[in-house]
Amino acid sequence: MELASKYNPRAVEEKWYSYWLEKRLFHSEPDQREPYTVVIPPPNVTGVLHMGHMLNNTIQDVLVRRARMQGKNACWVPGTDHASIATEAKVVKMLAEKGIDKRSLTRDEFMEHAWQWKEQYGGIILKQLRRLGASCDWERTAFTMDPERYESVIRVFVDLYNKGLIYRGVRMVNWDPQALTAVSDEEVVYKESHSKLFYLRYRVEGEERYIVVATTRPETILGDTAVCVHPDDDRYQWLRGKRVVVPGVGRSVPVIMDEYVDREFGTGALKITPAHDINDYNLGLKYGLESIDIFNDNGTLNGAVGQNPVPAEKEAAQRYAGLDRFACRKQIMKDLEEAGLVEKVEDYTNKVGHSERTDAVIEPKLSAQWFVRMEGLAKRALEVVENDTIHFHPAKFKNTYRHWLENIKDWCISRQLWWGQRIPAWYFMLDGRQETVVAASHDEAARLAAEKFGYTGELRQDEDVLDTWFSSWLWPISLFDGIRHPGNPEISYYYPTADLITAPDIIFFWVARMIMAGEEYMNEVPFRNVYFTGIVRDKLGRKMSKQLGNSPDPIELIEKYGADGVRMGMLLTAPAGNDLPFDEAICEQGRNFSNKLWNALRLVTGWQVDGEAAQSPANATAVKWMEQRMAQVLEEVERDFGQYRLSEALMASYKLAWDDFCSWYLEMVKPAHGEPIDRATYEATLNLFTRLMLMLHPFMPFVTEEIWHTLQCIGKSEAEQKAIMESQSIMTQAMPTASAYDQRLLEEFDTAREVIAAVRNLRGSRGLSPKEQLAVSYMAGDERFRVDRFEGIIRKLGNISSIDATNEKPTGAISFMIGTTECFVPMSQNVDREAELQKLRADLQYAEGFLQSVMKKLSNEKFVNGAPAAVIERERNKQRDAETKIAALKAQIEALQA
RNA sequence: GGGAGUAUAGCUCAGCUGGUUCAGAGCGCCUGCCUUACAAGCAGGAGGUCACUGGUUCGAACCCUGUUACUCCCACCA
Repeated sequence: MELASKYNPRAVEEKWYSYWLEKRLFHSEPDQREPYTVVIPPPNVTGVLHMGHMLNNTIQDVLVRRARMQGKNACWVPGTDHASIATEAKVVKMLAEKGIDKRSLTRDEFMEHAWQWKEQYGGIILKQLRRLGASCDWERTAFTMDPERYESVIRVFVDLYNKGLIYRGVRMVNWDPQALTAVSDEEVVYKESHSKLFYLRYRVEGEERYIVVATTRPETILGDTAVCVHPDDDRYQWLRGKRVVVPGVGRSVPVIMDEYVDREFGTGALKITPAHDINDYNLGLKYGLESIDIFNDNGTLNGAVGQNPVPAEKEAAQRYAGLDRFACRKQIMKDLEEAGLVEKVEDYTNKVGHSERTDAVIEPKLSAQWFVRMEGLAKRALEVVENDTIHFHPAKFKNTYRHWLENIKDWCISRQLWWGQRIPAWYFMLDGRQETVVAASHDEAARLAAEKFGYTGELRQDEDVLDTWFSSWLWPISLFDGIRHPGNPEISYYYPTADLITAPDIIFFWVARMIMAGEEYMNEVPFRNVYFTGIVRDKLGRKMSKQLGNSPDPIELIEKYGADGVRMGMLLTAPAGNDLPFDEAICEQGRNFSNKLWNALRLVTGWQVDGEAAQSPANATAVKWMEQRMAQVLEEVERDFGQYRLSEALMASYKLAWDDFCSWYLEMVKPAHGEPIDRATYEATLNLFTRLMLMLHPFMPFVTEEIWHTLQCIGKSEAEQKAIMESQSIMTQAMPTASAYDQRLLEEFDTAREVIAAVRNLRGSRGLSPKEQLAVSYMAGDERFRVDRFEGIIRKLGNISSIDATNEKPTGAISFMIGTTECFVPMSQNVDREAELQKLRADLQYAEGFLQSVMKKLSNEKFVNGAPAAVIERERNKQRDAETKIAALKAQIEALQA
């Protein structure tokens, strides 16, 4: 079989992914084995794969594939999130493009469009994940709004309501005027913005004096119902008990005094708009101020002026009715300036809250919403992280987590949308009062109303849906139907899951709340470990975003470098919790590595085998050494995985494959051109290569499967090959495990390697051809210089005719030091004496300096008395070695000078 | 305003309990090589006052003070 000299990922990847699917190798059912469960952080159903997903899912796949090969029953459950705000916004936009206004549709009609949209575009992202090689159990693909999950969410709502953990209340909430819904505190993103600070003049009623108030939002003066100053502020004592007139509006409002005011800010006077600022709202409550809501839900002005309007005021407010809040701001400032009521305008930088999903500027708004009481839930969720029942990687996120949970506020879970789980609360009027019943279905609600209130009339269901996170917090439970059927075989087997891989920005949204739900509904944590990935940035350190256009298309990357190449690129730059500056060039390294492995395969498959030939001692040593080296790296890799240091595990495996196996081992055993290889070495090589593929498989699933299969087929009959192709996969092989290794052999190899490198270096610096054979001798007598076992290998790789011990230095030879042993290469041509002397003198100077620093330590009485014996012994060894080396160098210099 | 983190080679990062893994790795760079697996390659090489400062110690990249610079999170300063 002839193999191309370049590895072609495309054909291979497609072939093996279908093969895995067809053999159902990703599928899991509960059995006797130890479970290893991972639930995917469900991407937005209408989302498209971006680099963050690539990183996140590569890591999950590495862990899942490794666990599977370790004999665990690995189950990676995929799915998507209905993402209510984002998806509804997309559907509304799509409808608008078709000329359909959402408001012209009934709820049912809208939902039909939304489901259609979901069917059409939903799950693209899951298809894309297959290109990456993700070994998810696709048969378990779930959706946060499919019937099982929907019902689970409703049940949990009813249950928490009955436990008194859910309540409805009128609160100041974060209003998204674009999505027309309330959002939770966590969904508000504060962005620095350059705005203006406007200084407005409020006339004191009945006087011609003015008080100046600074504000960033002049349009809200329409809702002003007081002005507030600090009670101890000397500048404003004269205002006590007075009233002032809101500029432009003409409304008379009281001056109140409260310590809340920061005297240093602006003029030390604050205007109070209870309907549109959370602090003002609190002050309004405290002083019984009127609250005037001046905005419509979509952020336009409503023309309201509060109670007892005077005609002039009414007119003033009506002038702005229907204007957008920002247009209104401009207009009001223009009007006030014309009226001479603006003192000054300053540039000002502040943080403005934006909606996470729509990016609209958030408007604080008073409205009736549903909340979850967090106090008790938070306490338990904090405990399990504090006592390390759940481990965070890296651990620093414990601090962030603790801080949030210790300062937690109730969770606003109602959203004024249609796309989502509709809140199962029903209202009805009884004796002029609104009553509420909460139940999983209309029938149940009717029964409750009759039972509790004796009411049998019409019920009206709450129009709102639940926050998306109110369904995703159940994900690890609801995926196994543990809410509807507690204790079922699936939930009992797969829960708790093993590892959660997610980005740190959803630690509050999702991680913390899953822990709460786990504690509340399973009485058990939802996962043992949380691995926080970094955020993928571009190579300039900027976040990837559509606007900047700095986000590469993952699928294009895969086409260019192969899935294995891209996976490796992601992993190499991604230590846990560190942001990774992504540079496409790093995928090239991954692609090159695939190619390197591929070419090693080409080499090995090209070998002729001589079944009769005996294994040379050199080959025997080579095999022995590679075995030891592999055992050593396996130990390292296991340690790295234990600490979730995936980059390091990959790098160690990479070096084992490239440096140790390809550059050293294969070169050691490679037969001369046209010569066959002995069977023992050949089989050992195939075996080592196979194990290497197993080690690399979790990182690079495709190329390793391809190579593994080829290796399996070598020397087999056609029928056997067919059987292998049809029934086997690297995926289900056992991962090699660490074992004891011969440290001494590894050290001897290091010496051999140094000798070979020194000879190669010598050739390079003296312009000697690699083809010219050289003889090497070395000073006998140093215990640590052992080259017997590697002699044949040294000769082969260094193109050396002989390597012998000697008791006196040969004349006319160049020498070099390996440790403290002097080695010689006799030169046929004349040696450049000056150049050699210069080199030797430089070495001597360095050695003497080194000795001096060692002596300084050893002559320090405090050191000799204070340091542990082992450390002192080490220093004495250094001293001896340095002295030997200096003596040798001096002798060499002398010999040259003679 | 509060809290957390980071600073080591041109870049990205290791460096665990202070001492032979002590100044490392990968990439990049430089110099030779198309040597019959691979130029997506081979061989060799150069690169660092461990941010700065003071201290503890026989001994500091590592522990402590302070300074500087970045990053992230939280918070109602209009």
